[in-house]
Amino acid sequence: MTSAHRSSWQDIRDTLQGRVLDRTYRPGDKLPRDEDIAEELGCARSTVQRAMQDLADAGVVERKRKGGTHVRPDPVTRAVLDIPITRVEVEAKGAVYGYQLVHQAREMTPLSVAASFGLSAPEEMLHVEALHLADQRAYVFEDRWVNLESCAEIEAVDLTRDSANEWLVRNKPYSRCDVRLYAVNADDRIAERMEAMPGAALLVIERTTWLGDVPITTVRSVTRPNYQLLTQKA
Amino acid sequence: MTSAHRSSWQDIRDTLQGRVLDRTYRPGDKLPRDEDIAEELGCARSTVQRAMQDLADAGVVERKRKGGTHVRPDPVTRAVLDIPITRVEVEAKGAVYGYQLVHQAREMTPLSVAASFGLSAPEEMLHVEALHLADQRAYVFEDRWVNLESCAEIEAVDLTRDSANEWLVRNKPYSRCDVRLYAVNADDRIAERMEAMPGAALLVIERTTWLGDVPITTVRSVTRPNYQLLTQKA
DNA sequence: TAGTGGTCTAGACCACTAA
DNA sequence: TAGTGGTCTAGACCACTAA
Repeated sequence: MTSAHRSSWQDIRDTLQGRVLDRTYRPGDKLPRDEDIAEELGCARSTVQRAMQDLADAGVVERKRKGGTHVRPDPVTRAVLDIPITRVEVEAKGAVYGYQLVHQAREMTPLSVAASFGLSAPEEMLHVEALHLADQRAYVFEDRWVNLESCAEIEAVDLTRDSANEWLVRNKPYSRCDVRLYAVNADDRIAERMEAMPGAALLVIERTTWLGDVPITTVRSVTRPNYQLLTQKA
Repeated sequence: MTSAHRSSWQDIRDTLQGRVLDRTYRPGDKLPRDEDIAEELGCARSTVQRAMQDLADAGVVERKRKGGTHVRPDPVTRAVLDIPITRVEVEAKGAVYGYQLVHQAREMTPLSVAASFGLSAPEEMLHVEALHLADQRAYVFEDRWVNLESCAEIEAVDLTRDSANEWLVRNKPYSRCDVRLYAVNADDRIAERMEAMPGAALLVIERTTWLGDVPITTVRSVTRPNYQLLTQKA
């Protein structure tokens, strides 16, 4: 008790989560109705609802109309990753950001790229390869395809100065983004660019974005050796 | 217009997000006050508040008291990963789950493990290595350390039958979980276990959990070749 | 079909912070 | 210190779904 405030929804959430943690409510157990909890804890039902919504979002409980609220029997670890613009990420580490355009051309998409967009046939798109640097050293190698039907304006942009990453983020908001994470062995070309040993294990972050049903861009970001992706908090 | 319902907070959110997408509100722009938006769109202020909360959670806008609501100038890609129990993950793919205990012993933690927990000195913990299988083939190799001060009961569990993963999830809820993702080259030992080529690039998922300030477990899950981690949706 | 969660409203008061 | 977002309340009605 730090004060005489009314209970906030966060107090209610903490109380309920505490009961899950100390096993008053066990995995699979049914919790009382929101209304009963509200009465017990002396707050409005909508305050309990707000707290429960948060616990449900966090994967702690599951709620169903008429079925009630249950402690999740198979808890999942829910990790939230924030992937910023590469420049911002580098600067946040206190390093000097650098950028080099490696390749830019209209090309037919390989099948893998068409597949990321859910297209059945290859299409001509803008293919851009670029290297992001932190303190003069390779940080991320970006292999990107941009849909010219939705982003025709990008052909007028000088990509030797501004990265496609930056331009797209500022000019092409998206409504959907799929992310895919995996590991690859550096081939000779990547190894040279990334100052890595050939065969080194590198983390790849692949992102594909759409506005509505219209593809915008897909990008394969190969990170430097020993790169790690961290989550915020639970 | 599909019906004559009152506007829901999701309608309001979609309307506002639409204005961000079509650049009525541009990156950095200030939006009207909640109250004015409520009046314009014909709903209660709390409905706008609910919609705005969702947009702020999604990283679309930033809100500050007195400062108002602004479209985020540096949008981040926010990815949500659900990491289930390995058995559940394998079964969800329609494969048959299998499990083998490889090693179990009390040992002093290496420095890297002590560091994960924020400990300054090594401590004796339970070290468990196990292999998870999907359709008889290696799926995830799990290298785990369990804090015996918080999880003494685990020494009474027959880990040749039930995986530590499963037992902990069901018996040791946590309040904090750090996740770390990176790539490694398979060493000879891992390569043999994972049926991979030595040097193959493998994705590693490292998780460390606490209850309050008390460490529970840290686990390094080395995934099989070509494993991919996907997000839900944006 | 009855019970439970989901949402909306109007009004009040509070908490933070830009000016 | 005034303006804006954050939250609570009480009551109403709705939407889903287990029984």
